Amino acid sequence: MPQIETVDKILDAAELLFAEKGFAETSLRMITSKANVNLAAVNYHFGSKNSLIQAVFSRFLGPLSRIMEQSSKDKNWGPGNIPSLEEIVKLYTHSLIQVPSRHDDGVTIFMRLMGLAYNQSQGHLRRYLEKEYAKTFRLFLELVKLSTPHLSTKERFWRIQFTLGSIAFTMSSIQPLTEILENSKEAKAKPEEVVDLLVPYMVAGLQAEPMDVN
Amino acid sequence: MPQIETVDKILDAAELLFAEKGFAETSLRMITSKANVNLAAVNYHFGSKNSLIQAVFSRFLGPLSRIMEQSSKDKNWGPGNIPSLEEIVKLYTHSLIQVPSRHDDGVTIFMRLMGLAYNQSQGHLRRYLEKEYAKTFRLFLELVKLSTPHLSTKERFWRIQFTLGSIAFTMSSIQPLTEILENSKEAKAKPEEVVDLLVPYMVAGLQAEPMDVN
DNA sequence: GTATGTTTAAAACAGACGTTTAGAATAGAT
DNA sequence: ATCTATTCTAAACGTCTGTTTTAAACATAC
Repeated sequence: MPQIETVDKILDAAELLFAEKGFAETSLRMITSKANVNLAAVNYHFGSKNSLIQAVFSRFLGPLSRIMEQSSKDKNWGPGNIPSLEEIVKLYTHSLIQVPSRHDDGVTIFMRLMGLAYNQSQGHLRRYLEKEYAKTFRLFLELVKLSTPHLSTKERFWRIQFTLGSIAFTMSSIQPLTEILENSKEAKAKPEEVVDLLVPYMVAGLQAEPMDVN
Repeated sequence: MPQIETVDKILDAAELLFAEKGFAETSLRMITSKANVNLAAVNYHFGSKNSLIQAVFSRFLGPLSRIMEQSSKDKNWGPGNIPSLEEIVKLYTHSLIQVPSRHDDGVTIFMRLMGLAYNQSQGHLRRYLEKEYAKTFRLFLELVKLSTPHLSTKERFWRIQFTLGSIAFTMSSIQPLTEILENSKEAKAKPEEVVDLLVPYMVAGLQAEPMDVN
């Protein structure tokens, strides 16, 4: 058995446990026992728990950012060929689905992880993600900018955050939230269905007219 | 010095630290040393760390739910007096601001805590909040239903989830996001400002026309 | 077959955690 | 002033944490 299997077994187990419990709440012993490898293997292969966390993200984000950049290059969008918001959103959601995953519900797990990455105070992770994938994120910002010229920079930036929040939050809490509400039977939906429901919501929110508040 | 001061000192310190670091990442020793009380005081007054977490929420949610229910009662909304979505949203945001807080930035801290409550896997906390404040949440659902009759139950259900996601996610990551934004000062915004930016986004998303997707 | 470098294994490490205990200090009531 | 109940303190508890160490097992090359 080559060593690569151990590495991937650890990553698989860590991915699931992190998504389920969070980073601080998941111990290396949980991971290694779920992965059926020795405890010391994590520190041997990854160096530290923090590095393992980063590796979990890289395994998904690497392919994802490549797919996103490639497929947006294919579209040849630009100032002379302005895409609609809907086209942009669909490009990215389709990219997400294209990333090969080792789990049945890979996209959901990954979205949950991204949500956690934002608000579990893992400073090292945030620094790492920003350094590695700033380029991909900027590209998305540029595209949205093209198709929402009526928004100020500030307004546009925060609406994108709101949108990311909708996605991350929804994907990460489909199960607990369906339990809370009474009409859960009528409202039940598969993840793909939820994504479809998300599109009009996101598009409308992103291109709404700014409002005077008081 | 009466004992009640110790209880509040603990709650004050815990509130700040939980909001800053998360629940699992904040130890009782951090809390008691910040509050200048003995370590054992937490277990003496609250029983356990989990109970302390719940107490932090109750101190804010108790008054908030009373204010919300009262002020929506004052409006006399109902089938014969249907509010607009904007009115509903503003009622709730204004209720938030009315809650007295012991910190300068009480609302921000509380929103951050609510965001954490959703996506840190604190099962006990979710169960507690659901049990205590389900009534207030149901009231909000009913109001939204009144003002969005064109949506199917499913569509409305999920859009409310998206909206909650926007809020929870955004509020719980304002600080990390502003850190990322250090270089782009154009997009920087104070928490109150972010809330104002949220309103049109939420309203537009909630009342968007359903879309045929493919 | 022996040597070399890599991977696994079991055990131990020091430190931090939440919680408990026993006793001292304090308060209010009689 | 004494009793009683409440609150505080210091120390210790056992458990779990991430990490390191030691040696054994393994593969590959000469």
